[in-house]
Amino acid sequence: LSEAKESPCASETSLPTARTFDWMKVKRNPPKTAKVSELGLGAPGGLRTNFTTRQLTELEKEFHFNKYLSRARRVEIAATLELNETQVKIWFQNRRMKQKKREREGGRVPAAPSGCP
Amino acid sequence: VRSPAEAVCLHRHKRQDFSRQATEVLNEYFYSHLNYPYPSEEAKEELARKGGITVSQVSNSFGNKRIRDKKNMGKFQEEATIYTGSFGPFPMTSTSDTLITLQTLAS
DNA sequence: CAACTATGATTGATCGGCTA
DNA sequence: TTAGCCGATCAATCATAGTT
Repeated sequence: LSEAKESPCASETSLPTARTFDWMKVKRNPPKTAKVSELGLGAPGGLRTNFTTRQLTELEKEFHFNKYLSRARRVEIAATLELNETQVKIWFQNRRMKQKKREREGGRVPAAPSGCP
Repeated sequence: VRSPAEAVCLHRHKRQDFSRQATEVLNEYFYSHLNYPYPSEEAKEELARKGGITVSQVSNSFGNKRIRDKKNMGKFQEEATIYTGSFGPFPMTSTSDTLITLQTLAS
């Protein structure tokens, strides 16, 4: 679905200097954040959305209530926070991964989560 | 959003450079697998142990390095082949751990 | 001391594989 | 066949430590 087709050499050129491997050619498709009919408006396709503090706070709150969202709940939250259902879905997806990661190797003694005045 | 006091609240992290040994281990693996710098989970765990860092840090390091190296399209990066100790084209079968015994060369 | 650079971490979003 | 999830990764950015 992407990948700059095999142009010249497959993996390595040959010289030990300035070789180009396949992993260096990897290119990601730009984010299609623009939902249906963003007809010339705010939603500039190809940009990493910056969530507001309000949105993050609400999403976080919901996450502590439910790790997984039902279709209905997702629609509800997306509407409330003015986000696509996909963005909400992906946020939860990433949030669950983040949680898992912390549970796994987060058992360290980071520091005293001192309050922030 | 440049406010150290407040920023620490949201994006807290007192970035600390890795130990010389951690950097040594990470660079050695990266440059000796330049043709495919994607360590397996097991390899990451070993790198983490040898470097005295977490697996996540190993992942972050490789992720950042791959992207940043790509950006500089092997400017002088590959020149760091000095970490591999070997030269010329190498196979590097990711399976056979070529993890050298970290020699703390206290220069 | 300011300006610039190197680097660790964070995160919205993508890719490919798997499963209900 | 398809949508959601997982796991890994990308890519852009933040904030800081180290240089110049």
